[in-house]
Amino acid sequence: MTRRPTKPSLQDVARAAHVSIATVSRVINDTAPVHPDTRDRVLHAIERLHYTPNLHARTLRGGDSRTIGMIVSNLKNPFFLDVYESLEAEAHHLGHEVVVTSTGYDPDRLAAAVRLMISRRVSGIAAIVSEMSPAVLTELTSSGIPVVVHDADDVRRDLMTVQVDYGVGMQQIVELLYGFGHRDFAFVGHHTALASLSVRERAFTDALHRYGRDVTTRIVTETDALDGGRRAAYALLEGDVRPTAIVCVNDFMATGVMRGLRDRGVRVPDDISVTGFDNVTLAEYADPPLTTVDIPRDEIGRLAVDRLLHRSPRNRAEGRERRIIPALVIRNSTAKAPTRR
Amino acid sequence: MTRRPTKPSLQDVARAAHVSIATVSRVINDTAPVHPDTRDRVLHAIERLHYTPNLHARTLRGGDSRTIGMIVSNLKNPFFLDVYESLEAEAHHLGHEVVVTSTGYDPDRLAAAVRLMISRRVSGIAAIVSEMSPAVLTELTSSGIPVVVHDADDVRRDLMTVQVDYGVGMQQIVELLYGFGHRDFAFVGHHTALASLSVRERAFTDALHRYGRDVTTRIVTETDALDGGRRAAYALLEGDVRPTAIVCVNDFMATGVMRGLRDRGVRVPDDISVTGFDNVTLAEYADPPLTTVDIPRDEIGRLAVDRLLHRSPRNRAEGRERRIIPALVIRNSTAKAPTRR
DNA sequence: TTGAAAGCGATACCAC
DNA sequence: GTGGTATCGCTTTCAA
Repeated sequence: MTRRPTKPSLQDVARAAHVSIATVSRVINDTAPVHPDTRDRVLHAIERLHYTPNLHARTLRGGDSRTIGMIVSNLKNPFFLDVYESLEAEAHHLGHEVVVTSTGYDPDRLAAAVRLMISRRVSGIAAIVSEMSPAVLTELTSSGIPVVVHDADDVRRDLMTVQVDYGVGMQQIVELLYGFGHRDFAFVGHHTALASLSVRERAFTDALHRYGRDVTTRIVTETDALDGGRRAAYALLEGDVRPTAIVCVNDFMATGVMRGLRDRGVRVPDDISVTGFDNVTLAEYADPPLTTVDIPRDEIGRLAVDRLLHRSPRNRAEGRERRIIPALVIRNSTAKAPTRR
Repeated sequence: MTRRPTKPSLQDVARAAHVSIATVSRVINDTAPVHPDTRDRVLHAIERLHYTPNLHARTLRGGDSRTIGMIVSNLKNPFFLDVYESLEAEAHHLGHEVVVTSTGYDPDRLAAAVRLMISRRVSGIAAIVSEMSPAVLTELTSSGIPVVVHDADDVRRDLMTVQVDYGVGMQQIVELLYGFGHRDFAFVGHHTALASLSVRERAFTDALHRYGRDVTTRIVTETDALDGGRRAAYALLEGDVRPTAIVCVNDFMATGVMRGLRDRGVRVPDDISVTGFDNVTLAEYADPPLTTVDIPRDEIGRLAVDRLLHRSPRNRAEGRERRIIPALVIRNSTAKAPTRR
């Protein structure tokens, strides 16, 4: 009774209820009037047989899987998880399912993920990744499936995007730090298999260059993880010029950085100021609470789904690109620079 | 050129390569010898048309989706994410994909997730949830799909499980704390929509009852999140009997608890000791680093997949249940109890 | 080595 | 209101 080799199909239900499969289908989808008695018989048969519709058959027939594929770089980073949750909520709201995949910043895994999504005939693909390569981008756009990207280096004309103005965010951070008297900076970024600079890193260097030549910068890249941040901190403390301000690519790594500094007896923010990016919940729970830039993750997820499913920007002028302006959140991980030795 | 209404099928490729669809299928799956020239023509056609196989058709035909469905309670809790990653790694290793869903401890969402997995005709379901209800359990087992559960309250005979001996883990924590002189305990658990006690909570009370009547306990439940832990801490500090030791259901909430205590000027571990459970990375990065019990998440994921896919315990005696013994990890969030007032 | 055709499960159109 | 059937894209005999 427990082990049935194959699951019951419409055919089985039809036989059990002494009706045609067409009628069963009508009952299930409520797509046409069915006699109450017939309807009851069918419902009972469904119950009795534990019938569950085969989604593959349905999709094959209908052509639409009512599923959205989401590809992110690193699910362990709370940022992506938050975007995922908002995206899923919005998708469910519109009667769609979501399938996620994490690539670990690996372009090969990204390519595989894209192909899998296409094979699944998803109704749309949201690529929230930073390791996007031109080749994969081409594969995506030529798939005929609606695609929306976030964080992509190479933003092309034929692409829908949900972009965050990282320039403004970094600008605010640098201003705050510079205003506090910091002149020796460091940036902690994360590895990407691609040679190109990450969007956030470029935003940082651009912002810094806007200030005079009296600043120093050092850039360290590590894995996007707590221990990556910790190692980055170790590395920075070993350099000749010790930074007084460490700007991190995101809150996740910043949390690791602060731990690394604590390990070495460095006080935050008294000795060194640290900033994050994203304003994930973790940032508030770090010790000290992290100064960061708030990125509205829920808006990213929501907008992505809307672009994918509606495809009908009510406002033509709004276009295919949607830009989000982030806001600075000042907490206790930043302070005036210690007097220079 | 970008918008093609329907994706190319085997039929299209066949036409383009001037062969039959059977031949194309053979080329794709390397299932029978094909003349090199023919093979080349087909390959070129595939390339030219951007052909991507339709997974739904394939599954419909073959009956097996080569996908494992994983259902967890709360993806935001790093514990589940770690299990997911190990499960996915093992599944990929065996040529399967993984689809996850998070239920947020909601039995309704669990039921919906189960039905969706069944509709997807997954090759196996791993239910790493604590809100399992008898009804859903029945739906699962009668689906004919291999199922493995973890953390289930109601463990039934006809179920494969990957169980962790939470009793031993909690026992070790209580021993440590009691040995430190703590007599006033508190337990911070998380909400579950079901009335039944969670496995970990019961393990805690059992362990505590093994000691004399000279202990007090108080139990608080909150949402499984950082801010849930924080609120729990607030609540505990407002009680008549202030605990000197707070045992948390997991590291995630413990991290929030410590933040809550800090907010109120309570020092950990000098004033109050705090313990977690799981030994997720976050526990080590908390301040102070958290005393906890190590649960081998990667083993849980790996074992789950093995049970699901192999279904052939090489050792019959090993049976359908696999028990994991956890180990205590002592860090700095625990210390001797302050002298009693 | 290749092709024709059956059939997986569901939907929808066309008769009755 | 109900039944018959073509069809979606693919794998797999069975013939040639």
